[in-house]
Amino acid sequence: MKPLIEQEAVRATAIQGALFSGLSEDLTCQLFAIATVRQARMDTVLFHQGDAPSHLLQVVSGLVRMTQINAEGAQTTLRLMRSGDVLGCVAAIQQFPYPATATAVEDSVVLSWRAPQFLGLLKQHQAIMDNALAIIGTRTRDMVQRVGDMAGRNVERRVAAALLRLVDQAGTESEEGIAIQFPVTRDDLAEMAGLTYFTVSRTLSVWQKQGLVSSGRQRLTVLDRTKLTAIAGGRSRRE
Amino acid sequence: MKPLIEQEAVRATAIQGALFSGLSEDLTCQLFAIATVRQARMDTVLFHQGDAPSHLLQVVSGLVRMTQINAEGAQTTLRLMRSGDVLGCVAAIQQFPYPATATAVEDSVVLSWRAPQFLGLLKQHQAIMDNALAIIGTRTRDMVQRVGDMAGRNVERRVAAALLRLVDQAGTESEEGIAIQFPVTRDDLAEMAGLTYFTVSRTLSVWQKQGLVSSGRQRLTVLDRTKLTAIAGGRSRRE
DNA sequence: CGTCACCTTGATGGATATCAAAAACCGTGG
DNA sequence: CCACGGTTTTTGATATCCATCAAGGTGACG
Repeated sequence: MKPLIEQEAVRATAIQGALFSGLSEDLTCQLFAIATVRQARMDTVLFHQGDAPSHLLQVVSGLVRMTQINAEGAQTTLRLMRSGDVLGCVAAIQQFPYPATATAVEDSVVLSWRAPQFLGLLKQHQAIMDNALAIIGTRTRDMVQRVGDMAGRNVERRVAAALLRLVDQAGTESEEGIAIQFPVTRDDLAEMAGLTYFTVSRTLSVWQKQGLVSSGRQRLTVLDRTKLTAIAGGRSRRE
Repeated sequence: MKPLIEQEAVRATAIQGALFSGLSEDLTCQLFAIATVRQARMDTVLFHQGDAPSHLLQVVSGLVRMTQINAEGAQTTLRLMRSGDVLGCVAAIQQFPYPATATAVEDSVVLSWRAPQFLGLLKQHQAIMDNALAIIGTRTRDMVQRVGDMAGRNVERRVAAALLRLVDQAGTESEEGIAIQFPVTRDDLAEMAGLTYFTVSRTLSVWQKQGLVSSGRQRLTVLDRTKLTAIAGGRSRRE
């Protein structure tokens, strides 16, 4: 386990998240004051799909995966969340069960607010409300986009789109290309694209030969983002 | 074309929508005052995917379909919206291009707010903000749910789920069953389920023989909602 | 160096898209 | 009232694509 995180360091990172965006010094303090810091080792579940939304979380460091299991029992990875991202936002505000399960993909630190306390502050301060609205709005756009994309039947496109999403949500630029900072198995990608890992593996093999990606065991680097974007359908996923 | 709608009648219907929920008499008036009433004949496009979000709309009467075209050129019907539903909410508030196209499926009446004016009022009144947040939150939950469902590969489930959504969004209960109030082609359902209309047709044929639905040309009635729900995966789609 | 997890590749089958054509349905106009 | 044309729906034949099954390879780590 990592050493205990400094309160100050957490704060410095946390207030860069969208939830704190544009808040007054005073309000920032208030919001931070009612949060607790929680550490989650790799593979820890932060909350389960279907649970009552007792908390709202913000990732401070590390990486958290949101997965959903549907009626068929198929698991989908909805998205990955990293520093600054807010989890359980809709659920906490609307008091609906969490629609997905949040799991730490690597050792992570999160800020945690109890739903009632958070809601109290939310109702009192327009500025926080603004931020919440922005966060949820962005989430909605994301999901609408995905519903449209999922309708596509072309496999290459789906994989490319999933890979680009992955890169946006957890990638790090370097000279060679964009590397993904945590262990990605073929299975993970398959879940994101709604395919089997056999198909993903085959697709990646082809791309590797073409020099679009470089992949090894639990490791993945995008070498040619432009071409991948073209395969995914031309539009860039970046906002 | 229908005769001109009475202002009063529009108002009476409109204020039952989620956007007006719980507003004071005074605020209701203010909000209504800056809206304009617009009539849209069947097949009129209210706004196009990709357009700048100049307006926020609320359906007063009739029915509006939201469709999205993805990179592959495949069209998806995201949802149908009827009296009280708000369109273009996220787009207008966040000033992002409309993610989908809104088309009147039947002659409809909508309230229309210019985005800047609406935003002005939104920023001033917590109550409207609350409503907007609730509307967007609900929309998000819906979409998250759908992303999960789309991952399923079982066709019967997809069709059943699409049909139930349709029924929830545009169905009318009667003695026999739940009828869908406007012309539904197989193609429409196919778009909602992400399948071809051939497949949908075959599926419906089977169900018709089993007495689950009754369908004809552009007409569809659900006779046994329970069984359909079971096929869709057990969970009811109602909130 | 052996075990385990992950990855690759091949072979196969099944499900659904696609293509094709005919049937049912509806409104229209003779 | 009936014949006609267009649209929607059904049904069948075929092809394609991907999931599934199977087997072997590869790398990491004790």
